[in-house]
Amino acid sequence: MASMPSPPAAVSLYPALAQVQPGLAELHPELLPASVPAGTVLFRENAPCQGFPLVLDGEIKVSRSSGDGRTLELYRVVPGELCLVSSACMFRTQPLLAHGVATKPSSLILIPDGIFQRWLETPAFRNEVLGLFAERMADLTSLIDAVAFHKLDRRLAAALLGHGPQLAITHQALADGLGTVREIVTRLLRRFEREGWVALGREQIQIIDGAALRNLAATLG
Amino acid sequence: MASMPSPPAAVSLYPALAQVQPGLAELHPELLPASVPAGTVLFRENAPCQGFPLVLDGEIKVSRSSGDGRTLELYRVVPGELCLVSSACMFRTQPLLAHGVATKPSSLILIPDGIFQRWLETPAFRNEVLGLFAERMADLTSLIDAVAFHKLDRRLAAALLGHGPQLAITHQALADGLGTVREIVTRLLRRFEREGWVALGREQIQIIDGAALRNLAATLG
DNA sequence: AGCCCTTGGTGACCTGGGTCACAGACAAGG
DNA sequence: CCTTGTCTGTGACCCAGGTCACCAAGGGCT
Repeated sequence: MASMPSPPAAVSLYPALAQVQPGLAELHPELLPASVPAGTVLFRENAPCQGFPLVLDGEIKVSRSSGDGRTLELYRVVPGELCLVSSACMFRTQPLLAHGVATKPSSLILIPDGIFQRWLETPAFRNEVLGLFAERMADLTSLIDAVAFHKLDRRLAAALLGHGPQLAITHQALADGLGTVREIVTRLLRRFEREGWVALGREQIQIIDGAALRNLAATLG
Repeated sequence: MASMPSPPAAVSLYPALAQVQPGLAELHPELLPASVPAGTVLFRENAPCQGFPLVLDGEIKVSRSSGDGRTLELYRVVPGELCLVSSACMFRTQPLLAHGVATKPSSLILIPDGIFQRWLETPAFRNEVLGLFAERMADLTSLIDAVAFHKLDRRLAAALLGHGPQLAITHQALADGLGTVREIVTRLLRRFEREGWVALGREQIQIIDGAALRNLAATLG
């Protein structure tokens, strides 16, 4: 309960907040940043929602799950961003359509609707928010593209890249990100290994031939 | 070129426009509503974009296409709505990620960025826009869900519903909406026919047992 | 040590759906 | 009438990926 990343930190992450009325400092007492451990479920499908989560620190993974065990990651919310899944149920009255989990210890503020509306008076904040919406739409659109048109090996290759040459992750977690099951990920990874593109270990994937992976990830068709 | 649905019509469709400054009437000369015939391609992937299309009349189908022949419909924009795909390339400078075709004779206004920004000063307009964003995100999310987790028969059943008991559409068009190919649609439709759920004719699908279709479309799992 | 739990690896098998290559049906127009 | 193009129906075939049922390897535990 000792004060965590406090409003000033939020402002530095999210410059538009500096200009906003009422300022973060003024409403501090009502809006304590909440700190949650990694793995906390912040919201789930069909839950009512109370406001717009503003992420100060950590990371929120937003994903969607099928009836049976599979899940598919939609995108991640990083510090300085608002989580917009809630918006559909704030602006329209729709149920939430995804669930959010903190992947790291995180802290965030839940901005109530009223305050949010007033903040929107500030052009800078408005642009931030609209820009974020636009970015999310782009993310979702390329995800749709990937899921509808790309084979899994491509998507897996893409998922491996951009995390450095060494990643510590379980096959199950990769499967969850891709919307498939563990066995398939294992299968594909072994194929990659046989090609000499990666080296596998327990919860360890070494990227050996990044170029080949990038190449596969980018194959058009 | 004779004046089509004019600004007053736009206002009645989109009440927030009545309050907006500068009003539609004032900038009329610069912003003639453009009338386009059905089938017009309004924008395509990776094209630069010039503003926010506001649909006055008709319907715009926004879809994404794979490298080869397949396409997948993302959503449709109906009168009174803004087309937001452009937003990603207005707010962030990203390429367009979908293409838009008028499915009917349509008329629309292209709102330039500057005007749009000023209109956002009006809370009613702002809410309209944010609500629309939220709705589109919800649409895209359920599309992702469908594509990733649902079998095609379910999705086809869903696609057939909600257009009255009789629909005039080609199998190819259905396939395009679903991101698959003609043969598969034909196959599934015949299956539906054998079940006695629909009756088929050239460019005609009669829905006979809507309940069964709804049932299939809703099967969880 | 023995135990149990998580992670990884694999083979047998099935199925949805995409590909190819047609052939018949109907419509429109010369 | 015949021609041409669009739409539909279908069978043969293939393959990615999901399901099931295991087993083996590690890595804590007590």
